[in-house]
Amino acid sequence: MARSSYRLPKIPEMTVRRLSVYSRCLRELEEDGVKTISSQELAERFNLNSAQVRKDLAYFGEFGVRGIGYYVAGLRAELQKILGLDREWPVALVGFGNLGSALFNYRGFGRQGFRIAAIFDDDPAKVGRDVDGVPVFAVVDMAREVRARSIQIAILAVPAEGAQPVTDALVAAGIKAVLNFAPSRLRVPRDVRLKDVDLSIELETLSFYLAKSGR
Amino acid sequence: MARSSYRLPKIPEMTVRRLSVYSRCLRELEEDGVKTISSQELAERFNLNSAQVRKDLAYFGEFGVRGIGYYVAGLRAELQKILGLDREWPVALVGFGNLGSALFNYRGFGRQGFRIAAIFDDDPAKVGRDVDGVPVFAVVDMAREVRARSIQIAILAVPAEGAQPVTDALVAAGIKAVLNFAPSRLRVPRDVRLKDVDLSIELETLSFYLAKSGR
DNA sequence: TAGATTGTTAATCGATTAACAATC
DNA sequence: TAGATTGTTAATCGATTAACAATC
Repeated sequence: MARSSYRLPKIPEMTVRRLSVYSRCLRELEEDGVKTISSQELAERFNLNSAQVRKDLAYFGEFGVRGIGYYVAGLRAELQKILGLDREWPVALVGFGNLGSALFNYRGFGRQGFRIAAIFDDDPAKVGRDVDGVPVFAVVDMAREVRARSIQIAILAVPAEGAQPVTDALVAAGIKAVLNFAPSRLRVPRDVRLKDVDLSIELETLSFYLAKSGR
Repeated sequence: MARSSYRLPKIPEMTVRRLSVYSRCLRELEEDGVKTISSQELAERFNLNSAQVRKDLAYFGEFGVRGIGYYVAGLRAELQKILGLDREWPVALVGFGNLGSALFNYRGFGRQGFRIAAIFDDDPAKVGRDVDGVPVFAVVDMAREVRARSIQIAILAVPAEGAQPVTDALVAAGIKAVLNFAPSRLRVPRDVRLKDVDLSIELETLSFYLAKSGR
C-alpha cells in the first residue's frame, strides 16, 4: 500500500478518465483489426494533443515503440489492467426506485466487468424478490450481504434524505467506493472513494449557455 | 450575441458547475430561513476556497455586501437568472428504452424548470402513445414536433449506433444543446452545445483506485 | 468607530502543449 | 540508413489560492 505509492507520482483525475476513453477506443480499433496506432492518431479522435496522450500513458510505463506507435492489443491489455477492468467487480445497487431500476436495466455497466450482485431497498414489496437473478435485500441486511459477496463498490440511488445514513451503513459494511446519484453532499472516510453524478447539474450548465446567448 | 461577448471574460466550465451547486445550496438555506451567508461559510460546505466562491460570483456582478456577505434570497435569484433557471425549458427525450424511460421517471430534472415536452422513439409499439401526458413520436417527425414546441434541449438516450444520425436530425430541427448518454463520440456544429454523460467512465475511474490499492 | 467581509490583484500551483533527443 | 514516433523536459497556459485595500 504505502509500498507502491512512492512509485506513482499521483495521477490527475482527468488522466484516469482519459485512460478509460482510450481503452474503449482501443477495443473498437482491435475489433476493426487495426494493429498499431500513434499518439497523434489517437489524439485526433478526441480532439486532444498527442503529447497529452503520450504523457497520460507514460505515467504507467513505456508502452510505445519509437517510429511505430502503440500496439493496439498490447496497450489495451495494459490499460485494462491499470483500470482494474481485467477482472469482475461485484457491485451493490442501493435504492430500487425509479432511478435505481433504471440503472439496473441500463446495460452499459455490465460490459466492462461490473456486475450488480445485490440490490438493497427498504420497500417491503421489493425485499425478498429476485430481479433477473439478482436478490433484493432490506437495508438492514446490507452489512451481512455485502461482506458475503465481497462487494467493494456501491451505486447509490436513494432519495437525498436517506443518503447519508445509508452511506454510513455501506462504509461500516466495508464498501470502498460509492457512485452517488443522490443529490446530496455525502461524508465518507478518507479511504473511501466517492464519486457524485449529478444529472441536474449537466442540464443546468447547458441552460446556462442557452440563457447566455439570449441575454 | 457578439454584442454581449465582449463583456463576459469567458467563464470556466468548472465555475458554471459550481454556480449550479451554490444555487441549490442557497435554496436550502432560504428554506431554513437563513438570511445572509459569507463566502467563507458557503465554501466550507463544499470544501472550496472562499476566494474561489467570491471569484466565481464576481464574474457576473457585485452581489455581496462588505462586512455582511451575500443575501441568500437575492443571490439565489441572481444565480437562477444567470443559469437560465428562472424560466421553463421544454426538453426532448430521444430514445425511450431502458435508459430513456429511466431518465423520464427520474424526477430530478423537473424540479428546476426542465420539462420533458416530447419523447421520440422508433419502436412502433411506443409511437403514438402518451406517457403521463407526454406524447411519443416517431423520429421521422422530430423536426416538426421540436419546432412546434420550441424545444432547444435534447436528452439523447439511444444506442451508440443510432446516435450520430439522430443527432444530425436534432441539429437540423434546430436543437441547440444535447445531453448525450449514448457512449459514442458525436459531431455537432460549433453553435450546438454537447455534453456527454458517460456512466461507465465513472465506474471505471472508481475501479482504477480500487485496483491501485491492490497492486 | 471597530469588526467583518467583499472584490480584486498578485502569487502559486498544476495541467496542457511544444519541442526535441533518443531510438525503433 | 532515413523516416517516424516515442518519452521527457521545458515553456505555456489557465485555474486556484493568498493577501489586502475598499467599504459596509
